[in-house]
Amino acid sequence: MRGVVRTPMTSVTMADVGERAGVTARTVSNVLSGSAAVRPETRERVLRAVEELGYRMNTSARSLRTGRTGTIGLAIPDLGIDYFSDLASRIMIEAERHGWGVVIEQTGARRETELAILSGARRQHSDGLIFQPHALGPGDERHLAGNDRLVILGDRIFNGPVDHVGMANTEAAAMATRYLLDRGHRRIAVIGSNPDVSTVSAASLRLDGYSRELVDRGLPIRDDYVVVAKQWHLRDGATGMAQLLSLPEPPEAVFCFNDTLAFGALHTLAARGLRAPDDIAIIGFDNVPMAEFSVPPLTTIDPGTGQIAKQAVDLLASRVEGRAAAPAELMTDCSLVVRRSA
Amino acid sequence: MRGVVRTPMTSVTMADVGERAGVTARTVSNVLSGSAAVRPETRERVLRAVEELGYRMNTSARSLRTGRTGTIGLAIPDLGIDYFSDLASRIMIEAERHGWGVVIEQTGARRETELAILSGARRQHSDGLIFQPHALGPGDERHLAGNDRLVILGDRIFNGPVDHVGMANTEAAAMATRYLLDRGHRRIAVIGSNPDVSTVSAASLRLDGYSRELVDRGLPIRDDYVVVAKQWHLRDGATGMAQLLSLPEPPEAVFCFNDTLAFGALHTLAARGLRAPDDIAIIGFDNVPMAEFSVPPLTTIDPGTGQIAKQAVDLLASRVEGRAAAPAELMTDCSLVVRRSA
DNA sequence: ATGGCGATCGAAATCGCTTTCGTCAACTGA
DNA sequence: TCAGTTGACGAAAGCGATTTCGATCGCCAT
Repeated sequence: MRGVVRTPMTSVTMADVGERAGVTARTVSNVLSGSAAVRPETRERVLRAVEELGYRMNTSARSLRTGRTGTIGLAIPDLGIDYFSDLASRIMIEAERHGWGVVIEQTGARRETELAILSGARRQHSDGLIFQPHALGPGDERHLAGNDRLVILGDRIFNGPVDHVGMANTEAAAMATRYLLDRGHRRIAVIGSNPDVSTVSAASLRLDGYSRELVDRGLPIRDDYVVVAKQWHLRDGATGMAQLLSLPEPPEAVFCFNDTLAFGALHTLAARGLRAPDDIAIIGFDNVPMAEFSVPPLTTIDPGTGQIAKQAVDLLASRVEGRAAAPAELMTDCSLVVRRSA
Repeated sequence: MRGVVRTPMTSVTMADVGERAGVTARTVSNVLSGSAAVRPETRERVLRAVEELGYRMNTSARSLRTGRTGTIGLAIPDLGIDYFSDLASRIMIEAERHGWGVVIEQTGARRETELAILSGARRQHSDGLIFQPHALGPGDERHLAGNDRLVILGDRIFNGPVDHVGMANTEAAAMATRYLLDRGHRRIAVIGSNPDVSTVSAASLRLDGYSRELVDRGLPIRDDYVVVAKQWHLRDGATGMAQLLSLPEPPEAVFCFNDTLAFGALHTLAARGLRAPDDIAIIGFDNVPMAEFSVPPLTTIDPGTGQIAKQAVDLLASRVEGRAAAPAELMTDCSLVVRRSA
């Protein structure tokens, strides 16, 4: 009963399987998809033929016929940022529950690439797209043309009718700032500002929340406390922190716009022999898995990443299946996770 | 069972475009793929029609016809492990140079899932597969049947004729251990052993390198210094370190089988008020981006991740394009990266 | 016996694109 | 001027699966 290992040079088709089983491709299809009744005995013969011939269905043909590909696209800036790899991982797990595979595209946060994604020029062998833009902004609505079955993540850059799941950036940033203020800090800096992106981007919104809270307390917003970091990578956090430390009057606390920046900041602090929160308090944003294990463990904002992943995929699913009404605008709940760094 | 409403595929076809431009699909195809000469004037008309109709090519049809899908699969245990997200990111960049998209599958290091990957049961709309197995091992060769165009990463689990790019696990582990020994440490522990996996897995090979070096110096291999960690996640590193610290005679140095485990270990150390390398030295394996920025920065083994990504994709490309000879067996160079943790 | 009705399964028509084969006209060389 | 090339493009045959018609076979009630 040991099957001879044979690599089919020329692909074997459903008709081939059918021929060997003494039926037509129609029946093979029914057996494989379970879409219609087949006599148990026939089913058995077909499955045996499949086994013996090492048959594998040609998904291109199936997709052409059915109009469904079984995969969705996920376009994110950079897998190298903890938040995005975490998000991608969760989205892939959710997608699997819908029987979808996920093809990931890294945009590198480049406007060119993001436009290419929307234009479908890169790859559109998919049933839908989950897209976290970064360099696009209001005014780019026209590039949405032809993109139904699209869910936008993160920045609510478009006013157009698109499904969107986002987070309460401003509120959450205010929450983080308030926490710092409540702990008695007055000289509070931020790392992660980016003047290049739109006013509705996470960078701008989080800066808004920070500013609002400071103004509410009658505190000044010092230019030298708002450090620009366009990439939100580890190194940017490290250099940003170094920049703050070189100030004549360094801050008492730093709000990093994502955890990755915070880890970079923590690194620089430690390298200078300083400690968080004793010398300078650090708070992050994202609550990535590493946040629980950093040295010191990072106090941060949890944006509900799991919720985002689930909502995004479910939303896309209902859109694909046509049982979606008006474009949805979902917002996850953010919460503060207090650990040791602040 | 009629009355089932199918989603209207209001797709524009090449023929539609052709009609509007006054040519046939043949010419539209030529314009779009640039595979044959087309009069500039005609080309212009076609492109205009494409624009006006918002035409997007149906990639399923193209794939069915050409036999190429333009995507490759990447099966890895877990995107949540820094090494794999780093590797995936690099592979995606390499793949793009070949015009490939990448669909990622997380196996969760589960044998069931890994077998499903090889059987093609999950998804096989791809021109090839890059696969890092974890739970498979020698004896599973038969599951390779029908998988040409496959590149195995990491553990050399198969003896069968498959392309493989790996690293010098044993040598590198010996290198790490030797470094610790040369620094004067004698009581050296490891975190990351896994008795469940095959003897050619990274876990076993790295343990071999460690053991060999100890034996060479006439040192004993203590069972209580070999801590099992089947997942290689942050938490496993943390609990592993806690386990070592609770020993009557804790080690002076710990070799973690990957960086993620090392970060977990560093966390536990810090939480107990201990420091690396002063109290206990820590060395990792992988040299992930975070290693440079951890507290303290991690001394680790660089397995040449970029090289692995490039070699894997190039190898797959040559296999797909048929210009591949015998199965290749590639090995990247590992190197020690000395930072502060050891 | 006859007609009706499921349960099965065959024949053949797509799905949208690429590509071979051929046609027609314009262009070349002698 | 004419056969031979070459360039540009139409007609039509697939690629391999799904799926709409039917056709066939039992089996049961009329």
